Amino acid sequence: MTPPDALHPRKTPVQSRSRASYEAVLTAAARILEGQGPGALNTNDVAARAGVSIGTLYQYFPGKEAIAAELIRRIKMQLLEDFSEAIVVARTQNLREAAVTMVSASIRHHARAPELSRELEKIEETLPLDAEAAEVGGKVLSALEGLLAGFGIPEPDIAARDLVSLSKGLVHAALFAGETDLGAIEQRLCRAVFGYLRIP
Amino acid sequence: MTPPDALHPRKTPVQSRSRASYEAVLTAAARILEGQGPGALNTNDVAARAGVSIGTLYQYFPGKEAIAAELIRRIKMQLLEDFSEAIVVARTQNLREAAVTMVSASIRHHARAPELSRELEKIEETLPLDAEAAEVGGKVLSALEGLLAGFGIPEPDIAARDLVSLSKGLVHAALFAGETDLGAIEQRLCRAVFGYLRIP
DNA sequence: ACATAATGTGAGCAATCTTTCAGGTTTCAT
DNA sequence: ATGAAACCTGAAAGATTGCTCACATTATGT
Repeated sequence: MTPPDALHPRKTPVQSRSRASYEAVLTAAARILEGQGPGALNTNDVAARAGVSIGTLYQYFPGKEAIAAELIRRIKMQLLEDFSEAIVVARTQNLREAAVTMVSASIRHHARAPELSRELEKIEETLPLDAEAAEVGGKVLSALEGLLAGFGIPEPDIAARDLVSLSKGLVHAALFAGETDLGAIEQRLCRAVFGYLRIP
Repeated sequence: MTPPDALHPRKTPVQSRSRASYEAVLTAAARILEGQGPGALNTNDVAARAGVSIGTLYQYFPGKEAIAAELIRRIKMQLLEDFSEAIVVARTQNLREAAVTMVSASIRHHARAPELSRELEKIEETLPLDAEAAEVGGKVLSALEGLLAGFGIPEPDIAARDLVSLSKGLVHAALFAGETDLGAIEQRLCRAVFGYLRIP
């Protein structure tokens, strides 16, 4: 049905001129997603906003899904980096401190590009990103699971999923409502996380 | 730009035959949303699945957005009813009991049609539903806010939003992961809510 | 300087989707 | 039974979007 490479760039730019076109396409797509959601994403618009001809776009991407998929790949990588770093720190701490470390990392990550990541999550459910992206997402979850297991938390896999989804829900809503004080959000989220983990 | 009635039914069916067509259109749209997301929603498909000609569809709805909007209106009404009922009960209880009551109601509501409500939420962000739907959503939040204020919770407006969004995140993820034991989800969610509200 | 590879262009065809409309059928009220 | 109103139909015009291709321009290495 859908050849698997429909979600991958056709070729990688080698000269700096084409690298610029390539990036322009990606950032144009990101802007459209932020501003109007996945329904408004079409190749003509992306090319126009990128200041690139439609032919150039298709030289590097087989379609709009591939553009979205590439954005997803990039943001997932960033997430993995952010979280891996935090987990290294958290391993040297007690449970309460570790929870704060992870919550803080989570909030900082969400605050980077809240609109965009939200729209990309919507798309992700629609796209068959099995191979790589699901693996990256899985890595984040299982790293967190390992951390929780080390603290003797029961059902660490479920706990990891609960904590991630709960945080995502709260933080997205807070940012969407216009809050800018990340510290305040962190404090409230910590209360919920402490409760979930039975930390007094 | 977008005339406000682009989100409203053109006319209400009066005979039973047309009421059936009308409902068939709505449920066909719901099935498509559940199965393939908002991107796959188009008037031809909806009419075909509803077993109705495209002309009939346009007799009652000015476009697909109006169909989605009507579905959103209906689910919001249901939410308001479910929550209002729960809040009446919660007002007679202590804070801990009240929290359980509300969590339980929230989970039952989400479990009704998790796929559909999730997709409708995606659409809602895109549509200018200001007038009514936003008001219904607001009613739910401010009712909860009143309940929390009665228990002396500080910043009850923010707490209401936090609790709703946090619950939504956790419950949706749990259901999406295939969990079916609502009691287990409730227990875990209660821990987080208790922590947030500082209930020991 | 020249050959070759990389990159860029946009008109335009095809596929999909939206929406209307002229004309038919069914139901209702009297 | 009959006229009016409600309802249904689907062809087809028009709009949007996806995507290719033949050709033009620019960079790279020797």
